[in-house]
Amino acid sequence: MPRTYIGALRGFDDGTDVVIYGWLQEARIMKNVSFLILRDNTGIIQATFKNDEATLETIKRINRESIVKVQGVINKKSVSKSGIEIKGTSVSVVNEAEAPLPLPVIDPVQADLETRLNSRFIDLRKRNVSAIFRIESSLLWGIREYLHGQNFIEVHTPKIVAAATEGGADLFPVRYFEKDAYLNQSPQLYKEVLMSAGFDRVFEVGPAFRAEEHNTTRHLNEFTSIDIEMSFADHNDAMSMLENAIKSGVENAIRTNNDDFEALGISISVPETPFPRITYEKCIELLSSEGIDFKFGDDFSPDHLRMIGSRFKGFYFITEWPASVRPFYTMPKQDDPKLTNSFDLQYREIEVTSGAQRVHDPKMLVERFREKKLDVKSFQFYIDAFKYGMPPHAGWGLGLERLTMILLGLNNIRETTLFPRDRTRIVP
RNA sequence: GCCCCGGUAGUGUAGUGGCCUAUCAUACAGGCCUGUCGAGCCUGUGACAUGGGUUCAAAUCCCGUCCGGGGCGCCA
Repeated sequence: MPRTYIGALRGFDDGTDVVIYGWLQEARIMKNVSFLILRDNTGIIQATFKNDEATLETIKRINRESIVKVQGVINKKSVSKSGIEIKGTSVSVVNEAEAPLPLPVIDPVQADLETRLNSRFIDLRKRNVSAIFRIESSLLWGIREYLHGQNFIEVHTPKIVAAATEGGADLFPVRYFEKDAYLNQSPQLYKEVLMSAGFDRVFEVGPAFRAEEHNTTRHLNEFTSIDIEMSFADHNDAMSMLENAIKSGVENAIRTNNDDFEALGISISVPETPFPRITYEKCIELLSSEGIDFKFGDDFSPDHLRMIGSRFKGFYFITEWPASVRPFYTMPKQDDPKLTNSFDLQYREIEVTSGAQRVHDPKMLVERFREKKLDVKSFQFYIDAFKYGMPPHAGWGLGLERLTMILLGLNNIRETTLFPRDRTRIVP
């Protein structure tokens, strides 16, 4: 007999014979009858057994979280709370679990995040933990769908590279045979080169590596970056692409992940577009109206951003950042080159996306390299792409884990990462 | 990189110098219970991160080490 998913049982008639496989979440053994609570990826079901001697012996020996096979008959007139159960005819252990568990799956005690991450495979068995990753998947799917609809193609650029993207951030060195190489911190240079190649619109979903020794609840040393680059476009085009992509992601999650939001005990709504925009200089005014002295050319601290963010319901763009705090490839503002055609997408104090119109004139690019005191030679492959017909272009990079974190109201980015890499953690 | 904080059974905790052969919950083991559903009841097993020091006396105070949490900087 083929396996039936637990979530599909309601679709069958009362009295149907079925075989189900699952993790034994709990066994409640009474004098005359036993209840086995089984869980698979699709749901939870109770199987009941009359306590004949052989069955009782089997059931007593099964540890929690063992994989078991139950054969039985669907009972839709059950007095159980769910109204449906399996009247078991046979039960067997497919693969035994050791006891006690390193981490409780259903106990009321809440394990620390560190303990949970050390036994992540068990942690993820919890409905409210796996829900995060189902929603994350749906968010990404909705974003992909939108970008495909806008004629973007999905690309994959190298993660082992010879040179830094922006010169600033710390890179993880790797040995590449007889050469020194690094793990890429961003696909920035490659996606721009693809604009010169004529692809017009590309996006990439992939890992980005930062060797920064940060120690916060919103940083990872390896995270998933959703990057786009589009030709014959400016920062405004990129911003509207971003808000619509996020909207599409949220819509998709709301449409398909009802049970997961329920498991998390939250509900979210589709953000209204367009997202509000505030310039960097307006932010300074805002801060100074609150008595905060802020120097033009500095970056905002989390406290500043909390203050600015309190003026907005959810997402908001901060635009026209000074050139001093943006990377070399950022296009200066035409009538005021101290500023740039750049933006960050913020959600309260959290930066979710960073983007801009890019410099496309090779002479201006080289000039910007000099200003930032970067070695032109190590970026030669990149600069070459600008010499032979580079269209004007713009793009952004969106942190998937951060997006999921802020949408779900979670307080630690490790919650939205299956196996997070942080300052000290590389296992599991 | 800088600053603050913490490590007690499988898990989560109580404990601030003697009342600690260390509290409670849950897990685990055994038993009881005619349908449970956060099952209930009884019994039992199980821990002071590590090395040194102070003291008549250390889970508790001091120092080192290891491990972890948080904030800042930087960024997605």
